[in-house]
Amino acid sequence: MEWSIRDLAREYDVTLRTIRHYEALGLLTPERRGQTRVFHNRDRIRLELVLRGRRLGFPLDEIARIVNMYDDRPGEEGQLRYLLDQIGVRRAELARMREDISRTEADLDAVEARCREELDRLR
Amino acid sequence: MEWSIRDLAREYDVTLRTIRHYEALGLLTPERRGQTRVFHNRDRIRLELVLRGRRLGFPLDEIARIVNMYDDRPGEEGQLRYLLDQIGVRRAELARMREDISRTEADLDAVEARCREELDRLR
DNA sequence: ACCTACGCTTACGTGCACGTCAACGGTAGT
DNA sequence: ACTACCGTTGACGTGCACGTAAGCGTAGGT
Repeated sequence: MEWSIRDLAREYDVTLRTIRHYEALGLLTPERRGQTRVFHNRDRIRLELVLRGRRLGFPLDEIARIVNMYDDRPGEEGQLRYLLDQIGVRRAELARMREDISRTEADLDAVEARCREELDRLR
Repeated sequence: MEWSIRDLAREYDVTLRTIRHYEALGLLTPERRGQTRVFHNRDRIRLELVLRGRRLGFPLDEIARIVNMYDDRPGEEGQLRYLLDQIGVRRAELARMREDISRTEADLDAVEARCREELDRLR
């Protein structure tokens, strides 16, 4: 259950540079066998999270914080409260995106309708 | 029914620079009274579309194409077909985002649950 | 022995979306 | 006349997310 940097790059359709960049930002923490990076399942899961965050337009440093939520065992009450707060913030952002998506889809519906109309008229 | 650049900036919480930038990219086409920009309802609608696209993480040049779909009277059949095709592409992207959002929400649920558990244990 | 494919680091370059001056002009109030 | 606030056009700067070499080492196939 080990993967080279190239394996991951191929599977998730990203460049080697991107993966190295993510490691530099602490998003991935591959094992080092000599100089060579060796990736485990943990890294694949993390990479998937990162790519999802990226598709949703989150900056990488925010993604880093989110991703680290999964790992961190905060322990302290203040941190836990902060974490719950952050979760709320993310939820709000996601909810807003959902609305934006719905509105945009509605707009696309309208454009498509006019488009088909016009296309019919051409016959 | 006219607005200054500052009016728009205030209402939509963007900078003047941003609005000028959007004009430079053809996203907004304010009237020019002398040198001064005068915005009409059309520009407000466009700005809302742009900001929505921005929140969804679309690059501005893509947004430009989408926004111009609403205005263009393509007429020609080839263009109409292309337009319908593009609409399909956007829809696919939006659908994917929806899935990403759902998955992310589910993840947040899990983190939140663990978080509350931990918080309870502290008492 | 040599090529091919893989891996590494260091470091400068790039595209996008603006930010941030600088330098200027018009208008309205005191 | 002076100040304050609105507007304008360059044009260089910035932060992010990588792209793109340069230069190097290693391991396997012919």
